[in-house]
Amino acid sequence: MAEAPYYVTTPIYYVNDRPHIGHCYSTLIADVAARFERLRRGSGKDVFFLTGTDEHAEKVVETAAKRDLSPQEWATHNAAEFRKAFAFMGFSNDDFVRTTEERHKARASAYIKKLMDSGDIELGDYEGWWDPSQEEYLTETLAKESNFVSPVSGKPLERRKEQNYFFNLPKYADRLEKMIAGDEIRVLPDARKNEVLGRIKGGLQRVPVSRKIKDGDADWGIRMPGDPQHRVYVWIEALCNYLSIVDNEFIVNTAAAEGGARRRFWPASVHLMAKDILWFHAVIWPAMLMGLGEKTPRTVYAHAFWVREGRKMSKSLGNFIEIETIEAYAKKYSLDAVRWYLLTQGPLGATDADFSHAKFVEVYNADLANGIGNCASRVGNMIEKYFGGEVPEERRVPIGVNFEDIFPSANHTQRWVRSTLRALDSFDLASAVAQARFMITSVDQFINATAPFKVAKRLDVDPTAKDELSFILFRCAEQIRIASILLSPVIPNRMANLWQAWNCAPVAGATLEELCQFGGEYGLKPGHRIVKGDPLYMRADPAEAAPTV
RNA sequence: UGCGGGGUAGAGCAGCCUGGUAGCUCGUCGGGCUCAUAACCCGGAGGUCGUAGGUUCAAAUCCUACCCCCGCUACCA
Repeated sequence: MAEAPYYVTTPIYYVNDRPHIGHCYSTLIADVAARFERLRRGSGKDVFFLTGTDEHAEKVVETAAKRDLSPQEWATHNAAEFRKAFAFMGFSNDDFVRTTEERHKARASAYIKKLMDSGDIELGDYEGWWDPSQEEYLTETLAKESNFVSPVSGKPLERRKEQNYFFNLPKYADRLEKMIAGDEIRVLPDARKNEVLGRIKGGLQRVPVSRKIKDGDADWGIRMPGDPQHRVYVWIEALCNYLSIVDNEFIVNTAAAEGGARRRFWPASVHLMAKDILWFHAVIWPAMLMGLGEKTPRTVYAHAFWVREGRKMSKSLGNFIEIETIEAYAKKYSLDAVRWYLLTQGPLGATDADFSHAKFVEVYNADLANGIGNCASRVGNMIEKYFGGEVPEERRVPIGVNFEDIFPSANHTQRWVRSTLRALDSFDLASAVAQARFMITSVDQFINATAPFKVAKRLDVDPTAKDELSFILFRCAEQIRIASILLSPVIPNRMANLWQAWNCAPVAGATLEELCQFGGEYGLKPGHRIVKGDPLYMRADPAEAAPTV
């Protein structure tokens, strides 16, 4: 039952930006998905997770000049900032693409050429209102509405006419509509799918894919093949990264190309992004791929935005949550806490989500400190206390009361594991993660219902007490072990701590289902040493102010 | 104007596709427990599910109209 390889991408980020919560969030989702897939397969061999930076914008040239750097130097400097931020977040990307790299440029250029050869890209005239400050054309209506000045900078718009290359998007309208409607290209969440279908029905226009090179322009970007007077529009070029980095048709001599072994990762399993750039990924990119004779991505997932304390984040308000703030939270509450909060409370759906300090502390306490952390603590403690830190043998005894509903057992844990896997198939990460939380709550309920600490008090006088206690605690520990595996893609660090204390780190090479078998080959064994260990997540004081940078 | 999303207990959300006990987290009130990180468990109060119609034995869920908020249309994930 060879599963198809798994390939997840994030957008490549505009290299002029400072890393902020948006970049971290999109990449986190990809990271969690990739970690789940590696776990599911018991190996990372067939999983590929790509992120990177988009570097060829004209603004990069400007900003670099202001800093007395070459564009390449500036891009390199800032790309390193992204790498650093992502390393801090614990992201497990398999590669990091920069669009200024030869391995990307050569192949992107080849794709454009192929589309030119086939006639999907052709030279045409374009006339419109040019906003010099944004370097983009505005639509006629928008130009009129803004009184022919730039809505951003207030500078007057220029009437410009130029020759550009156009991609014949309308040619693919019908095919796109069918594929998206039929989920051959799955656009998620559903709300976004409707939106995209609506827009396609409204009619598609050809897409300008080039920019004329002006005198004095820096040599920045990729030239249109066969026409050095034009360069490839950055957006179009950037999209190509998803394919260029796994492509071996135009092999460039880099170690990362792995001798072409990455070709098998195409088509991408999931392209992840925020809702603002869905159109490019769900419509233009798949159409380009059709033109290239390539398979289209299986899923295109567009999440919504973060807002901060109820207010929209913007540069003018200066309230972006930048990487420094995230680091401050991580320092105070642990990186796991940040990852947990972002993933479980984030805008995975169609509506924006709020990053608020109060909510952060609430979720941290409820889920991590009082939930997972405390539950592991009480079970670890009892095993240490009543069994000298050795996992007891699971003696089958009637425990007197009917607890079937909350009984940690193979049947029950298997159900949760399956729910998790099902949720992952539909890319419902929130639900996937929730399953493990239910398992923890269920252990808490079970402990309260069976009261092992009371049974312990009968140990001296009741010969059956020991078996009863073994029975209860083994089951609690085993269910927590399984939950910890399901939680590890989101909170890898503290789950690793738990595995260390409990001496039960998942064996490399075993699949998720094998690892999660209750009392199975990889389960806790009698005599297995457990120490209670340090608390995983210390309870936070809600009254304390938000950490500052 | 159009297209899309949203309007569900004090707050934040799920449920709506595949009609039939309105669920989750936090807060609040009461009880239990004492193994645990003043944690955990049980129960209560609190909702005319935006408004008005319609379909149906039955609607938060389907249909129609309308109202309000948001996005496409500010910088960005």
